[in-house]
Amino acid sequence: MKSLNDTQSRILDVAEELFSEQGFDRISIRDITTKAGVNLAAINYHFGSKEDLIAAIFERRVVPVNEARLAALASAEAAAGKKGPKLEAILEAFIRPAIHCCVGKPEGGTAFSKLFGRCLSEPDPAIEALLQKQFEPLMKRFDAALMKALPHLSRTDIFWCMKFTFGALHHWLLTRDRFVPSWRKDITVEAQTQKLISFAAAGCRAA
Amino acid sequence: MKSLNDTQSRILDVAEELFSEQGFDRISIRDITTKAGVNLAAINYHFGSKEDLIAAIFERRVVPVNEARLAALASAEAAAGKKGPKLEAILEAFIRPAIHCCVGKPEGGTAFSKLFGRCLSEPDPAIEALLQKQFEPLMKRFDAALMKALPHLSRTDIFWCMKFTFGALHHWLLTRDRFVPSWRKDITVEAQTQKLISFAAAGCRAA
DNA sequence: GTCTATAACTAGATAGAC
DNA sequence: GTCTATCTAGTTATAGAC
Repeated sequence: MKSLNDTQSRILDVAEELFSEQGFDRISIRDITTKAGVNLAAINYHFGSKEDLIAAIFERRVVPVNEARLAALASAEAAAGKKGPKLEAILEAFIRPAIHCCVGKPEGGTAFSKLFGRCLSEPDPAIEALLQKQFEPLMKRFDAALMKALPHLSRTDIFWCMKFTFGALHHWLLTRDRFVPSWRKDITVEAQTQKLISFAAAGCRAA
Repeated sequence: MKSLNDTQSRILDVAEELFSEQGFDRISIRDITTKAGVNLAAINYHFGSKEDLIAAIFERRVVPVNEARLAALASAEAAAGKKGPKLEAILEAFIRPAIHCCVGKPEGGTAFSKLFGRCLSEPDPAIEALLQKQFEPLMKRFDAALMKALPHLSRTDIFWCMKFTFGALHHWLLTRDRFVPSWRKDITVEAQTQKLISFAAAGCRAA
């Protein structure tokens, strides 16, 4: 995705919303082009196919989130000096940008958490490749930071801790608005973020 | 699902496998009936529709897992006496049956972890209702046990801890065979199970 | 670049014979 | 209960006019 014209970003916005609400298979390119007010042929013209459109939606959100994660980690490292940032700061650099993307929403993004969850369980090889490309270098970078903060842990331990943390984060994003009894909504997103960070930090330390 | 005849369970087995590998939308009822060696009309005859088939697959796995969870919790409570089981035992009762279903596999079940992940991110109302029905009473039961083991925590805290734990468990099951560099495969399922239990226990205690 | 029209196809579902 | 044949509706994708 280079620069997007108006038609392209309108398609992406509408498709993200509809896919999030109803799933990939229940939404046709007709649904998307109709709601976006563009021509039926526009998706194939601009993106190639429905699957390529899904990949484009995914990439549009994930790339900036992962850039923000790396930037947050870098600035935490700059602030902490030679001995490296502490565990909570590293986890926060990982967790907060994703939450900000999915919840903070100045313009959309809420829908994306469901869509991301679906991409994780989607066996489409193109999505799989995209995930690999976007997350492998990121994970390497965070693993390295964590090894410094938790020198008593092995690489394997750190790997699994990150997997568990990632899972907790994304399941929360995925089900934030579902399976939550009303009496438990009495807690802000920020408080939930803090809870997740301390949950993950304690879990990592226990390994 | 009452009792299943041979055709019905053959359909369920094949459908579970194919849906797990390729997703709901890429697999047609033709694919399933062909591979199962049954007639094209059999799915509609026995299950009603493709969506009902998905629900039946889901139910066939989830019901026994959740029964096993309740049984494990009950026996942990019986063993622990009046003061109730400790945190790790409760979490183990929750975690181990799911892992056993998805990994232990005497006859299938491996495929199910991907399928379950997809059901969680699937916005189909029938699946949503099924999840609600299967998990709401289960969660109530585990919440009660956890409140006894962690009396300093509020109901809200316990709720979020369980959400994080659930997420870590299911993300692990979902990506167990993906995004794992070969050098990190040097750890048994049992060891990973233990790691997850201690990760979650430490996280809960930190809340 | 954008649209209309349609090609080429596949899907889930079912009626009715066996 | 099981099968064949077929219906209807929906899909993605594209050729060609504007």
